[in-house]
Amino acid sequence: MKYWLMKSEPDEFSIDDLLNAEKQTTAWQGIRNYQARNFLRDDVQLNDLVLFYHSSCKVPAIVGVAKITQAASIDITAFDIQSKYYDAKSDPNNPRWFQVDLSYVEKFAKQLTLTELKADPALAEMVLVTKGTRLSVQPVTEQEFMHIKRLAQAS
DNA sequence: GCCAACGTTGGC
DNA sequence: GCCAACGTTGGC
Repeated sequence: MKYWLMKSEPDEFSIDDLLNAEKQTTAWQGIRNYQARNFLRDDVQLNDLVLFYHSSCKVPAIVGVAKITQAASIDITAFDIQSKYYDAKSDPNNPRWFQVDLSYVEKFAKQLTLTELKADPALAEMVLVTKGTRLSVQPVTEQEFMHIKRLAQAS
């Protein structure tokens, strides 16, 4: 069992969108960064838990938890010329991009803002708060995950 | 909207 | 394979 953090712009797809989605499940498509792709393709497994993070918004924050309900599969939006995720360089015979499926688990009663997370000594090593990290799919340690769950309950 | 910090591209 | 130029991310 591994733990991850995945970023989404709430204007594009928020935790509420996941909550209200059919079967409370969504295909996590459009990852176009190699490091993130490698995590998705090679390391993310069925039933792994995911911290759902809202980025590029007024209050960047971890807002809840999701679960991996399908491991990596080919992201076909890369072949769809109509898609905003279209990538002419991804060869259908040798796909470059992958996706996973996420299902809703919980929405935190209180979101944990980036400001709070940065101020917490227990999370000093967390990839999210380390300088210069822009990864939209990133690993989270079990300790970090449990600590964040406690923070979400405490408030 | 700005811009720092990264990532990617492509000429050489 | 280097690196300048360009593109993107994402907090502020």
